[in-house]
Amino acid sequence: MSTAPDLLFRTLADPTRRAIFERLCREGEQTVGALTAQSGVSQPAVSKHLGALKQAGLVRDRHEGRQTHYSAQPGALNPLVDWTSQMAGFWQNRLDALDDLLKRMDQ
Amino acid sequence: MSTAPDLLFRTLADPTRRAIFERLCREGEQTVGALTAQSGVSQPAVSKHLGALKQAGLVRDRHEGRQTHYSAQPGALNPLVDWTSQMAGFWQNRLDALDDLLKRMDQ
DNA sequence: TTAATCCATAACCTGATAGTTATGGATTTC
DNA sequence: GAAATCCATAACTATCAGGTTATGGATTAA
Repeated sequence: MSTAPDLLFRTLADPTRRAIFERLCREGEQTVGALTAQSGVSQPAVSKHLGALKQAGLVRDRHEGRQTHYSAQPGALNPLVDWTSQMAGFWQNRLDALDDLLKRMDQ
Repeated sequence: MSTAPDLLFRTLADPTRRAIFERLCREGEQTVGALTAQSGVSQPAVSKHLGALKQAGLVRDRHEGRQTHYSAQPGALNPLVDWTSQMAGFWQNRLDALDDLLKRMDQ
């Protein structure tokens, strides 16, 4: 089940891809052309990144005539949030255990 | 300053490296040998991963005789938490804006 | 002192991937 | 219908990163 964060981390690791996702989060739905215009890479590169983002469930696409609109998919980041809080939780648990141990030694 | 999540995402994108970090979070401080024993890769590979994790601020090392103990560094995940909540925040803002717009149209 | 253990670094190999150009299908515009 | 626009896919290239083996320095054990 820990396979969910894996795809998310891999997908968001690339800077230009993450920049595209960030822009969709900030400004909402965008066409491929609009995203390409300020991405610094070619249109096919953007299309590939969008494909990767879509496969990771981070974006949705909507076809309208000859253009495709992409939008960030809310909730797709949830496994990431879960993972981080889980890691923080483990750390907290060990702190608590240490605390207990010290208390027992103190008596 | 948005360079902080970049290193974190890149560092955590690799599965075996993330597994090492997870184990340090779950079980606390470990020697390189212990980490190697269940990593499925060679000791030099583990050392390199630990170096990457250290450079990202995700782990600390402590030398004791001829062995090195590594431990997860709490708080190193904070930029990740910030980034995700920021993305979620953007999305929420746009929802609010849409809500406002609909309310204004309704009148 | 010698031998063995632990770890880090170097050197090298290989596969994955992000980038490119070329192309074509679908749609709109003239 | 013809031309132009938008986007996706194919094919190729080059870079990078994760893996390996080899090695050596530092420390502990015999």
